[in-house]
Amino acid sequence: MRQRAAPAVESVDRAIRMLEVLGRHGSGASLDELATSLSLPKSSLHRTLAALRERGFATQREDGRYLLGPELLRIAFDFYDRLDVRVVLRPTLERLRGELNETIHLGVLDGADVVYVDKLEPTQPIALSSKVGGRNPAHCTAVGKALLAWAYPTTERLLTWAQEHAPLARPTDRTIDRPEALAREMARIRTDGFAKDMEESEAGVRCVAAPVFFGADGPVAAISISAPKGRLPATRMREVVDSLLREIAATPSTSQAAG
Amino acid sequence: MRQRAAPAVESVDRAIRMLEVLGRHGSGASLDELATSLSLPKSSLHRTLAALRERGFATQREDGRYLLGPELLRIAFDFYDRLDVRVVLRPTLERLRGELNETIHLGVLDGADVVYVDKLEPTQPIALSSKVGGRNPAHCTAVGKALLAWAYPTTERLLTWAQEHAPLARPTDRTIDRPEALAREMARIRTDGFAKDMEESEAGVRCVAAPVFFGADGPVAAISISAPKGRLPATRMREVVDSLLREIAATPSTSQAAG
DNA sequence: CCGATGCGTTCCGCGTTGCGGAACGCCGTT
DNA sequence: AACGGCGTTCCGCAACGCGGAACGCATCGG
Repeated sequence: MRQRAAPAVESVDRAIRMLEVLGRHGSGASLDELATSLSLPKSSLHRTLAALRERGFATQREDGRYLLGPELLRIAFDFYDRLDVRVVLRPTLERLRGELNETIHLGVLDGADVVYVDKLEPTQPIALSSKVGGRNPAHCTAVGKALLAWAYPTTERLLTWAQEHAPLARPTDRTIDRPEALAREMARIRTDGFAKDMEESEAGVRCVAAPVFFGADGPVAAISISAPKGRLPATRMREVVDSLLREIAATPSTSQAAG
Repeated sequence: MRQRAAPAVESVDRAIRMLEVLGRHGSGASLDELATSLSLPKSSLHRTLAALRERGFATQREDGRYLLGPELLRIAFDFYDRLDVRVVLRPTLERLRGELNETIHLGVLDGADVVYVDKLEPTQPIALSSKVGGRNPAHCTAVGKALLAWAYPTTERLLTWAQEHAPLARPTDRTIDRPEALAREMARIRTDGFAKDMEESEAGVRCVAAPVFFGADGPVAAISISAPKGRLPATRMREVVDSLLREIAATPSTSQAAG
């Protein structure tokens, strides 16, 4: 972490740094531990911790150790539930369409399916039948695979998912429907950071997709770019993936969660 | 919410109130909305929001609206993962044993089972075979039922759980193993706020249990009190439940999550 | 075309409020 | 009885946060 300019409000900045340290201690941190790890005098810590305690952002065990408070968790879980990905990611989708002029989808996972929650069409004519609110089997679309890869981040968990939703549909002869092959594909996707769909869902259509995180472990949504095969040869595909990953990284608040 | 004394650190207190409001707006809040709902001048809000943004506790969409930031979510989810319920609840368990002098268990849910993560024995001699690390089917123990009732808070979801783990074991002839009866029992438990085990797991043994929350939707653990039937007649059972609920309520950070 | 409106943002002087060194009180230990 | 380690309290200094007012930039409507 690089040197930081003077914070806008020093006391708030300190409070946040305290919360970060408290979050790393599942069984509480002592005042002294906080003092050394933050290089702050105990009296200052004590005062700020009192403010955090008043609002339930910190609690204190009877032996004195401080813990992160339930109110912070409540706010975070609550917000995560009502987070409107569509509203938050709209600008990113629009930038992508401006850059690439292709069809952009935003999807979330629902059981064995992807549900499309937003869609932007390119200016050039294109026939893609998908609709906002529409569904597709997750394992044969780029959006779905991008979501599955991180929602079920181990081979074992993915195989369980596949088993629960067997048999997997096979809309084209390029669809990856064998669980073991799918698991290998997922591992590759996690390594690369994005998913491809090489006519696995619809003949003649290729897509690339990448997940969007929001501080939590699992992805909240994935963004894809779809185009007829002819407009997405290997070279352009690489450029499109670069744009996609760059735009997601540039979107505030989509940082990948720590392992 | 009653009138609050002067906060220990005003700027920190304000920052937290801002986070609380931001958490309620899944698609962002404008500066003006924050200003009116917090009765603060825009310039003050702006300054504090800048501090929050610097640490990722808030973000701003390109149209100006402010959102809760990913860093707050990250810290909360992270802490939730590593929260050591055993350490946090030890003092509560000890107070309960001091008050009641009976066997106290702390358990968490793992699939169809409860796993005991802590246990305190009374001074009076008693033969209870349970061990820390040991397991029991969830549906026939008080700890398990207290956890199930809130982990699967609707009849529908409970029936799904029951179906996945069918057939349910029936260690005594008082065990509730019919899914529909179990679902009714869960509804009753949610209404009462605690669970009973009337020799449903072991003949001659009664228990009462209540869940412990920590800001999240689901319970993180449940605490139970077990005793031979003869020491837990209806009248004492009521007193014991009162002690249990009172001690849990008195434990910092175990507030029930908002629906 | 230009004034009105509604945003977020910046400025700046006042004085309140947060700051931290030092001292305190309460344990267990030696 | 003296010690060390802990959270807590005190208090004087001045830094820092405060908020009213002004700004810049859109969009809208006459």
